[in-house]
Amino acid sequence: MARPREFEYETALQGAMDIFWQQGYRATNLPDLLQAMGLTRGSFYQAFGDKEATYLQALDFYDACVVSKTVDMLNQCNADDATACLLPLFQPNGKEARGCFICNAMVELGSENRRAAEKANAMAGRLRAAILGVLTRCGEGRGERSPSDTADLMLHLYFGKQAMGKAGGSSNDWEARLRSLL
Amino acid sequence: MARPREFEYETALQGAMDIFWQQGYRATNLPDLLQAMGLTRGSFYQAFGDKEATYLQALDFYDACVVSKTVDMLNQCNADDATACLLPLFQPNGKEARGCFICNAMVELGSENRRAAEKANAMAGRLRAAILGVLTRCGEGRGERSPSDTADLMLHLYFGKQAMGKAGGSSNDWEARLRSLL
DNA sequence: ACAGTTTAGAACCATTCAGTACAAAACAAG
DNA sequence: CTTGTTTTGTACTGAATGGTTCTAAACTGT
Repeated sequence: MARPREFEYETALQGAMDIFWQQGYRATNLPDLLQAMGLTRGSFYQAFGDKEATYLQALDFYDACVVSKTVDMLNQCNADDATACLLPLFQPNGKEARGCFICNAMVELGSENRRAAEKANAMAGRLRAAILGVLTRCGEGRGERSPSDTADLMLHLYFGKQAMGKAGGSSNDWEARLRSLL
Repeated sequence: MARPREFEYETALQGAMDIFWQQGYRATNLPDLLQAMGLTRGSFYQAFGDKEATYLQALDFYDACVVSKTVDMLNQCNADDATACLLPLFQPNGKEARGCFICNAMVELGSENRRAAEKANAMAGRLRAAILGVLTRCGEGRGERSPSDTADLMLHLYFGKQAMGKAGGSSNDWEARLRSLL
């Protein structure tokens, strides 16, 4: 019994995720954010609260979409070659400039916004668990190093690549390197 | 034949480095910056130009102080145990919240400020070269992996740890992990 | 048709932003 | 002491910031 909203919540949220992902939290001002979301101020503040709340929701949306997709990919991966399963995490995709939203959030807000840090850590934990799953399914426990340690190495390499990639300073040929440590 | 300045340039620059390192570029406003540098606006704009120029100079100062110190440490390290030489790079120092200025600059400005990205990449290159020096001096070329690839792995692990550490989500016991891949 | 809600969009708000202008102060050279 | 030059700190500026308010429109249930 009221006027229906003219925008789709998820579409707007995806726009928020895109712009925050690409520009970061502080570098995204309200006009940027509103344009990316396709909203005007009235609708935005009523539906999303404020900029910070929207950023936190964008992190959740990243979790639900991007992280979940990556986790699925890892879970469905062929269980005979860990290198081949994990290599996609290190493959250039042409979007290095925006990096990884988790990594961006950790670096920009990790030390000052506890909730953002918690969300980022939770997503990193999901990635780590999926990597660990690949390693155990591929029988990577045989060497001297525990699969858990190997998963930590992989996760840190991944975030290192995402961070360095934003400045264009990360190398590209990861297959040999990954294979050498699996 | 003029009034001498009352502040020391290097001291002020170190203050700028500290605050930019801790808070990042955008999150540091001019009052923050001026207080950290111990200057008022007049002196600041005359001596340092503007905020961006000061940030770039702060990166250079980080290179000249922090990076150089780390590189020296690696260069002077005992040439018989690569793990022991590189472990300090991964040791907690109680200042995880500020992370690594190089990593912070890469993630915050790498994709939008070419000069900041170049400086960050140059510093990362210096770290990589020093790591590579440790590896070759310690005879790490024997395995199947080239020292160059191992240096890249180490560098990416380092930046990954710095990024994750800002959100408090990086694990701590690196000795076994490093030893397992050297 | 009407009443009751919620939307959308623009006008508006105080605050903060980076940067400038300027006048007083502090020195050195003569 | 005077002159010339630079530093310093305050006052100021216009633009941009995130956020609020208000009006009119759009819709639903009765």
